[in-house]
Amino acid sequence: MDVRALATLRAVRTQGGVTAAAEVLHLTPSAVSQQLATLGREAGVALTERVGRGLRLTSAGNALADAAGDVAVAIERARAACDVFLGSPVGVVDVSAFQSGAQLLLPGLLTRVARLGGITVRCTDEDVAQDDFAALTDRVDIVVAHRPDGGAEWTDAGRGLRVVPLLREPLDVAVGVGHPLAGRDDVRAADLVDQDWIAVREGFPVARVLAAVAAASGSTPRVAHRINDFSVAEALVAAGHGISLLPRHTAGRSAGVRLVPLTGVRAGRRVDALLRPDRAERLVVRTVLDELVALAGEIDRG
Amino acid sequence: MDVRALATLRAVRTQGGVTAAAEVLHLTPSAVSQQLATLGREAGVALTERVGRGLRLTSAGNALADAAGDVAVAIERARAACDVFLGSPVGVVDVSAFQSGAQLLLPGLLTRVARLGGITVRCTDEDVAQDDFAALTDRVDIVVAHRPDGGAEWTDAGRGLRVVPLLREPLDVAVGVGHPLAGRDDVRAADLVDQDWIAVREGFPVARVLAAVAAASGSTPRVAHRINDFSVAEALVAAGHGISLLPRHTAGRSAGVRLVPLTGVRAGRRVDALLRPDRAERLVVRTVLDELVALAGEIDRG
DNA sequence: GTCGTGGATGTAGCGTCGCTTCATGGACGT
DNA sequence: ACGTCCATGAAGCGACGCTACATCCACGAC
Repeated sequence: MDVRALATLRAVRTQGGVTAAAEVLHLTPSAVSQQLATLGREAGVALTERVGRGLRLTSAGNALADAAGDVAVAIERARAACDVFLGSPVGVVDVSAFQSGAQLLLPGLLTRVARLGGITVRCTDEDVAQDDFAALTDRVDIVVAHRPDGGAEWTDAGRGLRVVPLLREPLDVAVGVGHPLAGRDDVRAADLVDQDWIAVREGFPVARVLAAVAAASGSTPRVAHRINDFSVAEALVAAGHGISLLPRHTAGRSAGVRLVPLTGVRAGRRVDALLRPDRAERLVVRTVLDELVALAGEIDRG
Repeated sequence: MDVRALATLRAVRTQGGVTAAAEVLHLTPSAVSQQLATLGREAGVALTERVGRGLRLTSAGNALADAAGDVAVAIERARAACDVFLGSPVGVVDVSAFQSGAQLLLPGLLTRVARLGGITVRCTDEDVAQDDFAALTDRVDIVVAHRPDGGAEWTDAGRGLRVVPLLREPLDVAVGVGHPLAGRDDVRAADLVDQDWIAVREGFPVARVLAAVAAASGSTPRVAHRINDFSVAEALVAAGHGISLLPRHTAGRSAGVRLVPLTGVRAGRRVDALLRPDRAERLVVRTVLDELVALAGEIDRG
């Protein structure tokens, strides 16, 4: 029962295939395949079964992968047990965030962590669909993700995902300064029919919020553009090419845009930190996470 | 954080040294030493410190060894997770027992387990002092041990020892058929002053029971011989060389001996099964243990 | 139908890592 | 002071797991 092989099995499940697993493990598909073979030989039962040109875990494979999660946690706990004797935690933590979250949180996080000394934070910005956030936890330690407030939870492919709430951000209606609604203190769903919308791509986190807002006024939104990057969307709004739903703390920095609060409908997004349970045991990771939570709390309050 | 190195660290703690650990792990002391060195390098802190010509774990080493126990458990759980898909458990289980316990339990255990099919039980008889029973759990899967009833618990050197009670056996006074007490239905402590005793060696499980019995009559026992093997002791009793305290179910088989119950003092021994927690996760081990418990229950009742 | 692609799996070969063997150096007891 | 016990270092060897390459199968395109 090699621990590395157990980790490989988990990766095959979460990534959905040998090649993808090999990717996150920095191995060749052949190595992954060989590890699965030897593991299955040891176990005495088939752990995987072919389906089409890919494969999936058998029930035995799933059971073993579940147990493998606990093994990984136990090992990281062991490492952490040493680290407490090592003074303040030291090391490198990989953080991934979607663009607007990165813009909102990463600068502050880096300065906060820099004050502690000895911890290196490596940032990546990732733009993925709602269902793909969890898979990122195989690549980095902390994933900053967002989802519609009140919407679906995170899809966790048997990973025991740790979800740490960071903040809730209202979604305001962004209009150009020349727009008829620009002077309003607030707007209702009914005020928003017959507008050109700048929305995000289908399947991406706040896509469904717009549909919900429109549904409140009994209409379907007219989508002129699909732009995932909020700052690009904001530029389009400023230029008068449509209106958009933008997060309050992140958007509204450019002069040509007004953010008008939306009343009568609950529109917002939740920003969460996602971690794989074994990674969550690492002391450096916990430290960085604590800073992230504290920072988000400050933003959330004021 | 190699799992084998973690297991080695645990063995060094429980066995109290590099050489002894190497023994139970079937390695050379050099290999153990090298594993500790690399583990300490990874951990970044010293895990061991020299004391005299041996060594002991530092506090960091102890913390890591504790965590290593959980790692071992998690891994065995993973193995067990596969075994449930494998039909009835198969494999080999090593059992160790002290002589009289072995005589009482092992024959029945072997026939019971043989009925299940596919499980090989390897038996060993071990005669060790009270404090050394726990250390045997590094060598075999199940240790059948005994201790004075009401006496000290098992000394567990940070091993998280699993203790499974098997049975309680009263200690009777064994006398030769020609002895004045042979006709009695029971005896009291006061009847036993000024007798030649056949006791067990100092530090061995039921040694203190005799002292307790004597104390009840306000005297100190006169020990003529120190014999650890109860059947040898019984032969001496039969030949009239003294009297002894012998377990009721185990002794009294030879014609020249009478077992007379002792009243007014609570004299007995408890027989327990001792397991290392990781070993206790193995499905075969659990199966054999269940049979052992059932068998002991039968003996205890009738 | 054929062809091309994507993905999993075998085989050969090589590097690396951990073991054993042997030698060294302290610490304790006689 | 010597011998013994125990942990540790250096050299060498074997084994294991990886990469690279080839093969095979399933699916989709034309």
